[in-house]
Amino acid sequence: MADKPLTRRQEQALETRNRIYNAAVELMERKGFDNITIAEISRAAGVSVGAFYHYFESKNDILAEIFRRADEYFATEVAPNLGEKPVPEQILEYFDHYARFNIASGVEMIRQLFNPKVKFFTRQDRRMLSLLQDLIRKGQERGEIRGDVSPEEAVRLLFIMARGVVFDWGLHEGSYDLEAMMRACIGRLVSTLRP
Amino acid sequence: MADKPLTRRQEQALETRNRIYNAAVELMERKGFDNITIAEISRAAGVSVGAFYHYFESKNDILAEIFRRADEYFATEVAPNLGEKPVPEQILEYFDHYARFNIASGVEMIRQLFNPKVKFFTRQDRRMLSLLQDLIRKGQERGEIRGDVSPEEAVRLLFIMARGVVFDWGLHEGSYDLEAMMRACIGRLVSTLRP
DNA sequence: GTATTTCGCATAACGCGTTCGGTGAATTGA
DNA sequence: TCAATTCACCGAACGCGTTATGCGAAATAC
Repeated sequence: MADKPLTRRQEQALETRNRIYNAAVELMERKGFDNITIAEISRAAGVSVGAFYHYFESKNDILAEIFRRADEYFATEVAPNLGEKPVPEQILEYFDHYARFNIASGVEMIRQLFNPKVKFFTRQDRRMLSLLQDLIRKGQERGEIRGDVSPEEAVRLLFIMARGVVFDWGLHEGSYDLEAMMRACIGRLVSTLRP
Repeated sequence: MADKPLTRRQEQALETRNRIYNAAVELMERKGFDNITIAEISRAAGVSVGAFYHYFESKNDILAEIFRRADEYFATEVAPNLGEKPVPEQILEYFDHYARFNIASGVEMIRQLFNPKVKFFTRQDRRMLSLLQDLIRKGQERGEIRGDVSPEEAVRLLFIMARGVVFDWGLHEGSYDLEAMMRACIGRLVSTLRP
């Protein structure tokens, strides 16, 4: 990924794109995703509707962008700081972060995400998945995780559960402690992965 | 619920409602929920768009209606036939039905459902939930299920997992065996509920 | 039997996400 | 340096879900 020098035009374009993104996020946090329009976002960013669609595929694509940026954070910040506790503990901690990230995003946003048309969940998780997968493999080598389930399967299982929890939390409009519920559910599942 | 005698007008109305519903379901199965319009449904049923909205709150309400009818079936057909196996087995069987019901509905439909704006999941499950709850209570009395988790909690946990599985299945466009996955996931969870 | 109310249904219009054809300025190539 | 091309951006139009308004016939009240 060589950073080619940007032409003036490209710089300008990038700035416009960011203006749109920022306007969208700000409006969204204030009024909720459903209650803002493309026209409104565009107006706030000082561009036309056409410009919005020049930079984003759809309204949902704003959500996707948020996720893309958040995934970056997850990979660079969370991953390196898991420490050297026993792997089952690390898995729990991993999902603590997952829960916190969802809380930070806000229920409003999470509710939008749980629409399978928005296929972040298969894409978005890529790096998170491989991170967790490595963790499990390590646990197996150390004898802290049973060897009779493949790391792929285990990851699959854990994420199915995690998304189930988040979805439920969204259903209940964020009215309970997501972290606690996540810990209880994942904890129970992890216990079946112990030797 | 006394069945009052219907006036001619009410009979006619009920028939119109059913015509709309049937037209919607048929079109849906042929072309998919997203690819049909209210106008199309109305035309097929031989009524106006206004008539559609007279009988259904929204396009999504058609999905809700399907669920309402299916729930009826679940309560009357599935529940009485669980037999007298050990409760952990019965729980597994219960979710076999759950999986099959989702398969029968079709991925297309399931994908629509996983939008928290459509809050069937908290309503729809009511009777299914209490059924399962009773099952678990019975299991506890018999000593087949641990007593250190309340029936409510257990049900909650099981459904979070089950919906997680179904959502995942929808994400992957129904490309794997839902029943098998359901069994694997629920089975693992149930194992933590055994004494 | 007549007046009043209900309600089944139609039609037009609106809002919003999305699409599409166009324009002019920046960039590229000769 | 000047023609050719790209592309950032515009704004009108379209499709579809949904709503607002109205009408006429059936039901009800007197």
